[in-house]
Amino acid sequence: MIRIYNTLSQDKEDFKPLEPGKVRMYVCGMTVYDYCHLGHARVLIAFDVITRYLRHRGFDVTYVRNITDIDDKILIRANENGEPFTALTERMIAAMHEDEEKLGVVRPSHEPRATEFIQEIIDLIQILIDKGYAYPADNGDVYYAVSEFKDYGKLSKKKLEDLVAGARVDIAEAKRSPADFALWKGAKPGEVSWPSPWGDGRPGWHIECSAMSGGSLGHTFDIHGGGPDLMFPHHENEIAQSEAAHGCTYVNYWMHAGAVRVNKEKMSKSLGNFFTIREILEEYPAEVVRYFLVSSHYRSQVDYSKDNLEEAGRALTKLYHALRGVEVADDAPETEHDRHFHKLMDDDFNTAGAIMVLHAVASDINLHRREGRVVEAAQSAAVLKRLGGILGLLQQDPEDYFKAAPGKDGGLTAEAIEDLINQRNQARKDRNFAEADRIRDTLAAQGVILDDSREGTSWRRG
RNA sequence: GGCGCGGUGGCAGAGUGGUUAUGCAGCGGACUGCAACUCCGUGUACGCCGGUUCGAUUCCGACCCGCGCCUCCA
Repeated sequence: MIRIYNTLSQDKEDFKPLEPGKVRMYVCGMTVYDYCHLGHARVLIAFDVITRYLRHRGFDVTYVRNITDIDDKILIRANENGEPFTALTERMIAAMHEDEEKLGVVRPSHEPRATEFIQEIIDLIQILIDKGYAYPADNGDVYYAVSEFKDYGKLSKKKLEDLVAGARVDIAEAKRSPADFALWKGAKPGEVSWPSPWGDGRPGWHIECSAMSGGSLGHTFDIHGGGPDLMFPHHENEIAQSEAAHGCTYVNYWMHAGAVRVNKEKMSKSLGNFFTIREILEEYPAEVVRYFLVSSHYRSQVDYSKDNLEEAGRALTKLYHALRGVEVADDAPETEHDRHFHKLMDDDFNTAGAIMVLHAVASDINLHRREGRVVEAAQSAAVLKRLGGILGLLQQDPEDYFKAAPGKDGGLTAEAIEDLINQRNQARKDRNFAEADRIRDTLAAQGVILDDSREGTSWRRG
């Protein structure tokens, strides 16, 4: 039985999908006005691992992750760039797909875009107005009347009184209550807009997710995920919209990833410590970034720092070392390691524990090799690749991993390195160790580390 | 101020009512021409104070500290 921590109950619960063997999952995706940053990577990878594991456990997973391709930030940025907003969003969507691919994130089953769901959004708003949960204001906006929804605050554990008391006075006084939020935003002159019963305008942020999730997965579905800062108000508002409109439970399991910090500080643009995925990938291999993120639990806060990334790199290198030069069996029977791995992952996707198992399997491989047990080594290698694959790790050819470390390329080509290694091995054969060591030092200065073994000398960048 | 989360060994990071997390770093040994890799061994731990218990890092309460959300944000 898989157990999942549910933000709604603030507790781990047995996972029982609506339909046995099937999982319907929705995750809030990107607003595509800029490149994806590390926080996005965290959510992307967390739910990628969750999807992979559920599929590994035999579930048929429908994974929907939306794209917000119309909102204020997009319009502002497009305006600054002097380009149509669609040119901006298309470019950022393409960049996002590139980033995901590098990080080994499997594409979702569907990626609905807000602009493709305008009619559904309008229909949903109309239902909310008809049922008395929403009202058109005289400024062309339509607002959700939060006080009409009795369960408001059940996800984020906030009380409406506190929210209203603590709210800033909104300049848009068209709202009946400061806690009300926009479902539809009336267009200003010259702005991109769609026609609606309330005049030309565009959807508010929260309504698009209710429309896209309901439209893709049904009015009730199993898992809804997203970043930690989406819990309030975004997810709270989604619940208010969907449950008021459809009269049924919106989502059974709410999952939220932990925050990413940078050098123990909140990651923010004002602090200048905001990293995009592509910036990070210039310095670290994508798989190292992935290992770093997967090596702590998805709900815990992680701290991005040079030291932490380098440590992740060393740990991953250790695993690839076990795989290097070893034959991998086509298949291997289920082992104690598989069972341990499942036990940990069944318990709210404990990837940190699961990585411990990977290291245990790597130790087995190393031991088998040392003792000359070729068949056992190949079997263990198959287990390591199998379990690593569930986490999206260790699927590269080890040689590729070792020989291509971004940011650490000393400028030497593989050919040049191998040439020097041949010279060194000749010197060793001649017992000219001074010369051999000089060559090794030269390579080390270029970031190339040599590993001698019975089979010969291999190298890596590190 | 309101709501929520967390404090584990030098660092990162799991877990458990009484028995080794794991990784990195350190130390000793094996291997090696010497290293690296690998293997064997090894030390430092559960914020503070009470309570429950035969026994708590692990359950309960208070306290201290850190963090997140409450405004666009993954």
